[in-house]
Amino acid sequence: MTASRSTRTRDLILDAAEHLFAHQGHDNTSLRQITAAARVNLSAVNYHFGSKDGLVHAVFQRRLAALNRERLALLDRLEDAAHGQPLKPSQIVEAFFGPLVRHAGGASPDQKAFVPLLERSMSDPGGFIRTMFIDEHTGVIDRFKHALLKSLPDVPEEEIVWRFHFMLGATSYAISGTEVLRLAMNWPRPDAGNASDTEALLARLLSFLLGGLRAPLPGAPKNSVQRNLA
Amino acid sequence: MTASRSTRTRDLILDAAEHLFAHQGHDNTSLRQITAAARVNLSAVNYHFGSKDGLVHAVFQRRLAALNRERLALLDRLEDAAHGQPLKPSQIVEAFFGPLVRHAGGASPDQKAFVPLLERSMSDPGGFIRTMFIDEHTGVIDRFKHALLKSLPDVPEEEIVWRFHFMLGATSYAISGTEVLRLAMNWPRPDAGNASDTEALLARLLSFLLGGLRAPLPGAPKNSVQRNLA
DNA sequence: GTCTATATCATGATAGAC
DNA sequence: GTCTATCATGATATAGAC
Repeated sequence: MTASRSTRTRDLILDAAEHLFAHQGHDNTSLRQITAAARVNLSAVNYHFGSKDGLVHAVFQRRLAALNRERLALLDRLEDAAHGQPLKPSQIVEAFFGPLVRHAGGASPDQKAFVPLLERSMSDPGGFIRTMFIDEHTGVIDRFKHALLKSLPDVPEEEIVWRFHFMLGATSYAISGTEVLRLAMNWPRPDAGNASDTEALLARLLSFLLGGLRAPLPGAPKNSVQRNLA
Repeated sequence: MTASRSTRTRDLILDAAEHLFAHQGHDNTSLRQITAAARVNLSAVNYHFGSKDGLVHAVFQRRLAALNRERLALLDRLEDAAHGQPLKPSQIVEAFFGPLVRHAGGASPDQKAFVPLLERSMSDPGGFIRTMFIDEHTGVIDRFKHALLKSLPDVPEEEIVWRFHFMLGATSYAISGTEVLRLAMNWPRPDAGNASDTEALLARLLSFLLGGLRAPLPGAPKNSVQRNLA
């Protein structure tokens, strides 16, 4: 079983790397740490992934692909059920951000720590991760953007795109920043990591996102309000 | 003039470091690069700042302190003019996020690149920067939080805090993500770095933030809307 | 205060036996 | 496919002359 032996080593490396990356960031993690944790030989990384960058790429892509598959499946189901009618903004927003927030609120500490890392690495300047991140998202974002356009015919496309971007930012902070938030605001520490916290956070976040998405347009008169309440 | 010579070297290092950090991130920048750019000796860094971490700390703190001084000055002026009356949410939000966005939209490429770095470094896991960032912000955030509480008496404190956090995230992406946004959305590239772009971005962002800030509370009935329109 | 020179260490990658 | 051994590089930090 040479093949299965090989695959096993590959996966051991992948899992160990993901764990360490989540807690230290990928560029503070050495190949030596990874191979020690995976209990494989140092050279195995170069054999299976070509280079450290190759490994990083593989680790990130594995997660991103799974996440985006889930988002698209949700959107497909919603659109099937709607029979060509526009979806509600809240449905679209939840289908996109729900999987992400739930993933980040997941049970294992690794899972919780990984999404913040993803977000951070995406904004790495000049890195290959940025490119991969965009490649992996571009089709998905396009589908969701069009769903939003259909759902909010009064909001011009340019504005939708910007607000999508702002929503990404708010969500990123919602996920990765709860620790910082507690410190900066002098908060008591609630039970961390339980599912109802995650759902409460998601509810908070979604109502904020929808409020922003449907806000009066920048140049608009003071009290005008968007149609299509969620 | 021993003292002035010394101060000059210190500042040369500080400026060169800031420039390099902005474009490469602080942990992809070596002391050798910094001292070469500043045309000072390698050891000068350790003499003036004790260590590389000391230098990083000094670089970040210099900017953060200036930014927060500006924010507090704006808030002071608004509150003086209001004679004890609550401010409008839009005034508060603009006083907090305006200086940040305008700084990031500043003329020099260094200035433009630095705010994103700040945001990214803040979320560095386990780093001393996180701590410094929090220390530097805690008083400021407290003042703004209380202004918002007075301004939006219908929104419970807990919700204000979360929404403040979401606003930070949206703003962070607004600032640092315009490049990514264009790529992911297949956008034409507008004139970069001109002031009217910055003001347009700020207007977009502020209307999104205010929409989110005043959104119906998570558990609220479908069509309830917050009072206190901006 | 500033310099040269160097100590010390950890990293990513590879060569070559098995 | 996996191992050992090793290379080349670049990092921070320091010792000691001026």
